[in-house]
Amino acid sequence: MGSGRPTIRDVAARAGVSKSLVSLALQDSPRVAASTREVIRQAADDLGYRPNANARSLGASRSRTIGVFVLDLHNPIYADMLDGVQAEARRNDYRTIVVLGGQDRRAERAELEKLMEFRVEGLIALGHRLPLGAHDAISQACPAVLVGAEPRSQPHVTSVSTDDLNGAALAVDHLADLGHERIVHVTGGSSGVAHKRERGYVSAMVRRNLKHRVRCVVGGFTDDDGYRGTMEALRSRSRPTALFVANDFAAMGALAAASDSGLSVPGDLSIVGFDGARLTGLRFIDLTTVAQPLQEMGAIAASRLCAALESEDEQPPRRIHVAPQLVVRNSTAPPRS
Amino acid sequence: MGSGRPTIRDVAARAGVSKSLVSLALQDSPRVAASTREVIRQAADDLGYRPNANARSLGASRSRTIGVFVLDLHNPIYADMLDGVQAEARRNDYRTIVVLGGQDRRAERAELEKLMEFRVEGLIALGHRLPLGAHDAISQACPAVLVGAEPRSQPHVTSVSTDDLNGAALAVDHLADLGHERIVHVTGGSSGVAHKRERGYVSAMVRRNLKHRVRCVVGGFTDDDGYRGTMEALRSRSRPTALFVANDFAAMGALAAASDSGLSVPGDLSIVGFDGARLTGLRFIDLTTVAQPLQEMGAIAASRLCAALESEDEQPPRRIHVAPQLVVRNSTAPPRS
DNA sequence: CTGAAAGCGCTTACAG
DNA sequence: CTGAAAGCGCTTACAG
Repeated sequence: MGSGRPTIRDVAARAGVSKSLVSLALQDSPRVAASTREVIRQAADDLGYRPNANARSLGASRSRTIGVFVLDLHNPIYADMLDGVQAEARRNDYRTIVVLGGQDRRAERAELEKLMEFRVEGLIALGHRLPLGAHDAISQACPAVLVGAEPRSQPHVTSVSTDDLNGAALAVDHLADLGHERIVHVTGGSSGVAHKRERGYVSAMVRRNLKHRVRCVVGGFTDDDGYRGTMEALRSRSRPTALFVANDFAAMGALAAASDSGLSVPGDLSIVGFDGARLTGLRFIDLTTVAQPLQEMGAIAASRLCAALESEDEQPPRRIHVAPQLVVRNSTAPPRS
Repeated sequence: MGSGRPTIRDVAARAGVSKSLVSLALQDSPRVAASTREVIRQAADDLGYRPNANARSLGASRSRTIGVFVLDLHNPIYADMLDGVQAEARRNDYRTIVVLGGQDRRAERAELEKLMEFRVEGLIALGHRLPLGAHDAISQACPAVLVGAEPRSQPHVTSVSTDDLNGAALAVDHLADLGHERIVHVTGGSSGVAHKRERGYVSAMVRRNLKHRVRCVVGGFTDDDGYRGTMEALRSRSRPTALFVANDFAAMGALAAASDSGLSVPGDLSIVGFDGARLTGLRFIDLTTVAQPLQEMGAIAASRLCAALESEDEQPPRRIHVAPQLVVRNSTAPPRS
C-alpha cells in the first residue's frame, strides 16, 4: 500500500501549482495567496489527500511528536493523566505516541527505543519513576518530564507532582476535625512518594497535638499491602478509629480488612485513601480520598514540554507541585462516642 | 535536534563500507558476509546508532506499524487487551501506535487521522464499536480487526469476541447449580453485546427448566446502570435470590444496591458479573464473574492482523470467538433455604 | 558479496 | 507570491 495514496505531487498537479506551494499552503503559510490556498485546499480535498507524517518528519528534520511512557495502564490514575497530556499536546499541535511499561525490563527498554526511533522530540513519563533507560534518552538532549513523582537523582528533569505533604495533612485534618485521635497511617512502603505522604502525616499529627498518637504500619501501594497493613494496625490493643492509607488501591485493601474483621466503615473505622482514581467514586467503594488533579498534571506536563520544545534556549528544569484536594465520601465519619 | 544523531552514512564511513551494505546488514540480510556484518554492527554500536523509523518507513514504503485504537482507557479491561496486542505485535516485529477514543467525536476522528498519517498498515480497535470514521480507513485498504464485539454492519472487518451466549450460560448454570431459581438478569442495554448476553441468559434459563423464572430488568454498562437496574429488580414482590449482571462495572453497582437495601452478598443475594476485569479480584470486590480471555483476545487480533499484512493475497474476514471462563469468587453462594 | 544510484514524500532555503 | 532544486535518512532494484 502507500504508493496508491495521493501525494503532494498529485495535489500540485491537480491544482496546477508546484509542490512547494502545496506544502506551504497546507502549512497555512502567510506567504501564499489566499486564492491559491483555496484552490490547493480544494484539490487536496478532492483527492482525499492525507499528509504522510513520516515524510514530513524526515523532510522537516523534526517530528512534532512527543513520546508518552505510561508506567502501568492497569492503574486507572494514569488514564486520567493521559487524557490531560493528549488534550494539551493536541492544542499545541504536537502528536503523541504512547508506550507502556510495567512488564519486564526488556520490554520496557524496547518500548523506549521505539520512541527514540520515532525521533520524538520530548518525553513524558507517567509514573512514580522514570522508565529504565530513560537516562540515555534524556542525555541525548531529548527533554523529559516526569509526572507523579520527583526524581531523586535526575536534577535535570522537570517534574510535576502533587504536594504529598499537604495532601497527607488534608487527610489528617479531616479526620481530626471529625474528632478522631487514634489515626494510624498505613504507609506506602519505601518509595519517595510513600515517604512524603508519611512525613506529611507525621507533621500534621504533631501540628494537631496528636504527637503521642502517631503510629505507622508498613503497607505498600497494592490491595494486598493495604490489607496486610490494616490487619496489623487492627491487632493493636488500642485499636485505631481511623486510617490514612497511602493510596487508593491499598485503601481498598483496608476496606476489605475492616470487613473481614467485622468492623463497619465508617461506623467503627474511618478510612481515607490517596490519589482520587475515578474508581473510588463508584457507589460500592465510595471512598474518601485525597485526590490528585490528575488531568491537570498531565496537561501541565505537556504544556511545559511543548514550551520547552518551541523555545530555542534551554528551559531550566523545574519541580512543579500541584495542590491535592480532599474528596469526602462515605468512608469517613466521626468516631463512635 | 535530530541532525546531531549518527546516521547510516556515519556508520558506513566508520565501517569503511557503503550505505547500502549497512542497511542490508542491519536488516540481517543473508546477502552480507558474516564478517562484514560484524564490523558494521560494531561501528553502529560504537556510534550509538539508532535507525530513524520515519526514514525507514518512507524508504521502504511501508511502516511495519499497526495502529491500536482504544475506546476507553478508563475501563481496565482494555489495558489487558492491550497487553496482548503489544506482546504479539512485538513478536511479529511490528510497531504499535496507540490512540485513545471515547471523548468527543472530533477528538476521536483526529486520533484516527493521526494513525492514517503515520501510514499504519493495519488497525486494531479495542472496544464495543469501531471508532467513528474507521470506515474511511478501512475502505482505503487498511485491514482492520475489532476486538470485543462483532461489527453488525461491516462484514469485511475481522473481529475477535467472546462467546457471549456461552458466557451467559456459564453464569446461569453456576447459579442454578447452587440451587437458585429466581435468577434475574440486569441487562446491558441495547448494544449488540448486551443483546447477546441477554439472549444467552434466556436460553440457558429455558434449558434449565426455569423458563417461568426468566426476568430481565433494563440496566447498562456503568456502575449507575447496574445500581438502578438492581434496585428495580429488588422492588419486585418475589425478590430474586440471584442476579446475573451484564458487566463488571454494572455488577459493582449491583453490589452497592444490595448493600443499600440491607441485603448481604452472597447470603441474601448472589451476584455474577461479566468481563473479568482484574479489579473484580480485589479483596473488597471479590466478584464472581464470567471472565473474557482479554489478553488472548488482543494477541489473537494482533496475530491475525500481522498474518494478513504478511501475505499478499487478501485474507477473508472472520468472526473469531473465544471461550469465556467462569471465575468463582465470593459473591455467589447457595440461596438461603 | 558489495557499491552507485534512484526513489520514498515531504520541507526549506534560494531565486526570481 | 511562486517554482526549481537540494536534502532529510533510509531501502531497494540493478550492476558488477
